[in-house]
Amino acid sequence: MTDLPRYLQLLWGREPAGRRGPRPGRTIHEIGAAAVAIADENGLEAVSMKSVATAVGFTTMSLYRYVDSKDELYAVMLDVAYGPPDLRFRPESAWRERLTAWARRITERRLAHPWIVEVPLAAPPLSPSMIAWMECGLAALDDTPLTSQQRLSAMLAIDGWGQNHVRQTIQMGLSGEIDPDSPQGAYLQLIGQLVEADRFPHLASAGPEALDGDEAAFFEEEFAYGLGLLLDGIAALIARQS
Amino acid sequence: MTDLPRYLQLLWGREPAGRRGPRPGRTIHEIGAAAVAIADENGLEAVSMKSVATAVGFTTMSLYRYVDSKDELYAVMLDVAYGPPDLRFRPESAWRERLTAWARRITERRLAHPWIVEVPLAAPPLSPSMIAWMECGLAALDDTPLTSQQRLSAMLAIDGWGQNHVRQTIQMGLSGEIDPDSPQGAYLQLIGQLVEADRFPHLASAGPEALDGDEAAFFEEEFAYGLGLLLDGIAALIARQS
DNA sequence: CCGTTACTGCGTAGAGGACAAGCAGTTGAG
DNA sequence: CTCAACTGCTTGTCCTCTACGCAGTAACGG
Repeated sequence: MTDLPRYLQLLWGREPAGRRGPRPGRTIHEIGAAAVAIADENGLEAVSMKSVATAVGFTTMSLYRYVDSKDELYAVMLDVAYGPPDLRFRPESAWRERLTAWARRITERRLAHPWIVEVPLAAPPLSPSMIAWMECGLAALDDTPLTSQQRLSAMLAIDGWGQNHVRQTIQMGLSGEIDPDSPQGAYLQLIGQLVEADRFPHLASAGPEALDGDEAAFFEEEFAYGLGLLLDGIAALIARQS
Repeated sequence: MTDLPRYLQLLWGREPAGRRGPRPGRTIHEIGAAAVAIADENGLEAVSMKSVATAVGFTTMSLYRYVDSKDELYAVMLDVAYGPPDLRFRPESAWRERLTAWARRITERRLAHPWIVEVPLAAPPLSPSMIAWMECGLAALDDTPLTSQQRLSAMLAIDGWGQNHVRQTIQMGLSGEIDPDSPQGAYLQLIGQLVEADRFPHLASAGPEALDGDEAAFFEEEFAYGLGLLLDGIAALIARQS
């Protein structure tokens, strides 16, 4: 019986009944929200113990009453930033429609807080919201003949791919936000400079083509395409299995 | 015409012909190799400017002659750790076989240096090895009727999923390496503690089942399963397109 | 052949980060 | 009431990345 780290007890509301000392001045959710606000405004690297503490009206060290390390603070931030899934599946809906809705919803959350995809994590988060999202994703596959483990893997595959898609798009400067310092397409320009057509024929032909369309639409197109790949794969598996 | 950052010039061997001062005492590859060795032995967090510098016989600040920031050092580390792809496709091989081989090979590299998947990167790396791996992955799709952009997306989807699979497996302590500090399955034990069957029925049934089999085989099974999903998706797309 | 010049690696030093440890005040339990 | 637990605060340590100025070296231009 491993006992839970403090921040998880707090997040799940599992506090022992008899409390002795003074009431805590803040909740972890307030702390998490403050950290999220800082990250939203000034980026993840602006989140330090000090900055978060002063934001909630604490000194640096007081934060450690709620969170044992910065990694745990990150976990709390993720829980607050994702929030609980607001998603109800109509009972007559099929798995493909459900899973699509789920993937889009969780991707919206990531795009709303782009730093999410660059949070360094030592372990998959066990916070309430994250667990709820997982549960929700599994529920989307309810009407399939897949085993529990197959459903889990399928969901994790979609989730992992989606997270990576958001990250890559942001990294290449193609996410909605325009950064005046690095002009859009600068990255692809660099590629063009390095990738001589004779040594890397495939990349050379794919590079410019990728930039052809509208950049705002780029994310959406690629998202739909990649998700389609995954879903078709799941469909093939289901067809083989039933 | 954006000009390249120094570390990229060095990695690609693009130095101006006429060099004035004394020859550099080390190459970036030596520096990268030293950093990789440190990360392999003591983890990524042990890689600091100081530790790498002393490893190659420099003082801390001398490293900045080769690399302008730590992020660039990370990029060099990735280039060295992945290395160039040692992969030749037989001309008669089909795309599915090729892509499978490619995915396995690049995953091997990641498992050989598990810290790879937790390197924080601001942009997709443009180093020679990385570019070569991309090119190689695209070449695997040579005999398909897909457009260049579709091939690129398909490859990135597989790559992104694979990277995430490695990361998640390591995070849950299920990668080959046994860490005596955190007993295997501790993570899943925690899940079991939090996920009450009534609130999260799907997760509750998937959790224990996932741990049933041999842990060493877990990675391989899941890898094959997820890769199969992606490949089936690509196959479906090809079938629809031809 | 000799200055000039670009380039090398080194030493100092500073700002900011995550925490460890000990302290005074507050609240509930016995 | 008394005690013990719990609060948030203060102080201080160690480590990180990196800006800046330095002395020596090797090639280039004359």
